[in-house]
Amino acid sequence: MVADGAMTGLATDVVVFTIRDQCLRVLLVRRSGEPFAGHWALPGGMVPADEALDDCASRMLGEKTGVRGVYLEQLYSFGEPGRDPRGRVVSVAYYALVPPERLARFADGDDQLAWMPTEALPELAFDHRHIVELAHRRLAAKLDYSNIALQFMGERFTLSELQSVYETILGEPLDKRNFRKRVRNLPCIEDTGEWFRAGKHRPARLFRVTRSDRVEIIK
Amino acid sequence: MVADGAMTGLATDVVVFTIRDQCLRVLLVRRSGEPFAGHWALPGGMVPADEALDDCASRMLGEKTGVRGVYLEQLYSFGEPGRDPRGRVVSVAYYALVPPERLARFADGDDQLAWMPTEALPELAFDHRHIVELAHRRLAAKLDYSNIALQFMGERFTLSELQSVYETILGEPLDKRNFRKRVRNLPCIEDTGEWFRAGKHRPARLFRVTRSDRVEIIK
DNA sequence: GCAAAAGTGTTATCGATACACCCATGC
DNA sequence: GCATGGGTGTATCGATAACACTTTTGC
Repeated sequence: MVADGAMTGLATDVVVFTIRDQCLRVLLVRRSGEPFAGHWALPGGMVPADEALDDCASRMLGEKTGVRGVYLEQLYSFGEPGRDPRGRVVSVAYYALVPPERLARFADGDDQLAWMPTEALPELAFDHRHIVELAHRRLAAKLDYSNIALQFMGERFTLSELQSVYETILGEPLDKRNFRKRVRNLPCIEDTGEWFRAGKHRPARLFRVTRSDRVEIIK
Repeated sequence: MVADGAMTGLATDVVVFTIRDQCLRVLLVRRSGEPFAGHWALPGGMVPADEALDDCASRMLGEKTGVRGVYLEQLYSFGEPGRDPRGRVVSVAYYALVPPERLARFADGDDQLAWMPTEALPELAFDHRHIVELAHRRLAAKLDYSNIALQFMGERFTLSELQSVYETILGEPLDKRNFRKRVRNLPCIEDTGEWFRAGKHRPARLFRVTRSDRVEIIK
């Protein structure tokens, strides 16, 4: 192992985003132990010495949501001495995007887990509120120059649904025609030829994401 | 302190950029001890338990260059088990930008330190080459949507010097008239009214950065 | 007077924005 | 037939990109 007094606790915390009811929501876990017992916190935990950071974040996401293979990106590392009252713990924060359909019957009925709207978060443990805010800003910024929003979409989706995702994250309405113009000639989106009927109005075209679900820089 | 086996070494490494001879250069340190003894590496080291990550990076920058108060930004954290043969060490990488005039008579004559062009790096210790490449990409990306390049400029500078900084980092020539149009109406740049005479040609106007040396998002 | 870098405007093109009405369906 | 959300096109504006010659100085 390594010399001198630079031994510290190493953790990852994951800001897991989804969208439900026109709300951008974050997965929170109620803490059972001290410190901050009873407070809501991000899912996370200590990183075992033989596990890569990405793998650890991915595993924690899987343990809490049952979901694997979704978009996951390192956000920032937080290491203020004093951010954890037990001693020096560096948290490598990640954020993840999960399409709501992949959360079907999971994480409900468990009162230790909650999907809370980013606009109405309770008091969070540690510096987790700050982490959530940073993640939200990063996500919103990426909407402008990448196709990252597709990570929230399921197998098939309508353009109105996609627009709603943008509006929810950005917190502002977008022009329908301009939005569709922009998005229809993206190479990563494809018309399935199928139609979605819902309610008493005209059916909507269904689209799908082509091939890779890679996040690409556009523009 | 913190429970269980998640104890690891915590380090910071800093990619210190400067520009000299139309080259983007990185500060490297020759390693004396194992592992990678004799190899070139980024300046860095273990983070004491009571020091913030930013402070540690800033201190390491200061120790090697004598420079303080320059632009410094967290880049990414690297934690592959196996990236350090001694055991698990997580490195929180930073990058810093130093105007060449602030390096006047420092870091020369010391054959354990070198400012190497990013285009001709020797073999580096650990995953440091990867870190340098990531930092370079981040820096180049930020040229497009921020005024970060001003961090390389001294007290007063000509527009040709500034353009040269852009061209050096991007690795491609820019149109002089378009460049000046863009940059002349930035609020953060100001004509000093002074002139710079060098060689047998027309003198150049000298500019300065106004007020804050904050990096701002532009466009 | 010549070499060397500083300085300067116009035009064309592209992308972004603003904006309002008809369409298909369920009830 | 009416309420609901789905779907479409054009005109304007501003930003970007391409492009070449004159000016000032030192020698």
